Amino acid sequence: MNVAVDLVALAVHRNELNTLAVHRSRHPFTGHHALPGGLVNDDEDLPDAAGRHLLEQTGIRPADGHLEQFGIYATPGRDPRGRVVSIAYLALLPGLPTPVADTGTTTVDWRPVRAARRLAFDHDQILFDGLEHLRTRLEHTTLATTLCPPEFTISELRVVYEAVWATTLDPRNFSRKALSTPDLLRPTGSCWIGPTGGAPAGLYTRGNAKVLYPPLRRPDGSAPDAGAHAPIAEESTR
Amino acid sequence: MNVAVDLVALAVHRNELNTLAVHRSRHPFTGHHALPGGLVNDDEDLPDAAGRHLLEQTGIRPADGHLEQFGIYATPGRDPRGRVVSIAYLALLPGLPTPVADTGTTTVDWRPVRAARRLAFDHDQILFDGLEHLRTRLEHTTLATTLCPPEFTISELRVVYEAVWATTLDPRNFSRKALSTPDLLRPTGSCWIGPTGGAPAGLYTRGNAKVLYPPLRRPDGSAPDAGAHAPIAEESTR
DNA sequence: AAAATAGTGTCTATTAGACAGTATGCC
DNA sequence: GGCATACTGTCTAATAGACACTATTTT
Repeated sequence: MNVAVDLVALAVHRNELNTLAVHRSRHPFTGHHALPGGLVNDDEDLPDAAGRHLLEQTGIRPADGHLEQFGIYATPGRDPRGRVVSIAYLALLPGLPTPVADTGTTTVDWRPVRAARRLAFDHDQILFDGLEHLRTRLEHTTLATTLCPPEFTISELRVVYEAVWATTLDPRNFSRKALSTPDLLRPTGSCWIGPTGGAPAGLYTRGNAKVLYPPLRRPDGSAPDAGAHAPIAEESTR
Repeated sequence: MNVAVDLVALAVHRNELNTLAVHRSRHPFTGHHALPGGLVNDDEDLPDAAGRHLLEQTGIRPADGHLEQFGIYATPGRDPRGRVVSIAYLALLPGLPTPVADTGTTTVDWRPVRAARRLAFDHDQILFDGLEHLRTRLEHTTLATTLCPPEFTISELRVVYEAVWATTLDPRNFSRKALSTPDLLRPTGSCWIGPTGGAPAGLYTRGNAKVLYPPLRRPDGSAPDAGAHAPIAEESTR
């Protein structure tokens, strides 16, 4: 049985969440876009395989970002070439998308997740699930900082939340929450002044905190749903 | 590459959480205990494979319970016979453990999770992760009801929480929380009187609610940890 | 009566969320 | 001055957790 990894690679750029998609030049789904990914080697661990395919296909090395497994896709028939069990990874990349290196064989580019539609295979579903996973993780963890550059302001962190949750947050309450979480932010001492004026904003680096406790809830709009569970049933393998 | 499923099958019995373990009669790890599970057929979906192995090895049909995928174990070398990617499932079974059918080839029995140690392969880790997954899920979902019989009292539901979290909860506050969650419980009208006296307790069946919102937090003791994440790193594939 | 259990009522500390207000920068 | 941004302070409603209290059963 073939085992593959697929990557939902995300970065926030100009207040918007973007994802990496490769343009397929081969059968099947020629001409469609797809998530980066590919088969796992016999002696290769899964995170290594995910990092390797990301590097090979996009020139991005995940070392600065965060790689996290979030789902499995194994329905027989999901790949017309044969049975493939695919392990889905979320790759969170800091700040501006690293310029994509065109490695010759594949063309890859960043596109707003809102505009990512009709991907090959079941990748629409994988992207959707990955986003939903991220949305929930942002409530309980400090993962949002991995979508920020090494030094960032509280506003930048807030923009990450707003982009992922597709909502707006009160800047004042968000400031307080960020500053009151122990070891979430470490002040660098320097400041940054935006192009549109306003008071200088403190610059911070990531602290060691991994967990947000109490969590930061997303506003009512986006549904805090735990996924349906049928009596017999399963999930995240649709 | 071989793809397998492994099951952390759980039930609450006499205020204690129990898990299913099969006694291995073959190489490798002969004589050790292991989690139920086995290879996935070429044309078989993962939840089907999980249900099939549970039925074959324990005689328990998961139809009355709940099956949910929670992790992947794929480190090269985790099985001495060759590369195996294992998908881990949680099986939550209602009420008293169904008597285990000895199917001849394997011996299987229930044992308290506290006493489950030194399992074959990396099954200690899988069991640990599965329990941790369940503990977190109980905070945010109504899954605890799937560990109760079809009709149950609020006390029985509380005992499930106490067994999984290895803690004690205030019965009065728990009652209020359970009763105030919309469509968590449906009164059957009948009552049940325990062997040790006390007022009659209402009997309920599961409602349609899947999500606990706001969540039911576990007391400070058990760590609400989101799992470490290294800069490069990964998780749930250790 | 004593002990155990079920469930309600009440109080307090904490938190989320709304928003006024102040300070600092650009145009 | 006018406007945008950063951040602090304050108020209110909701919630978690502690625990008194009543009711109902067995022993």
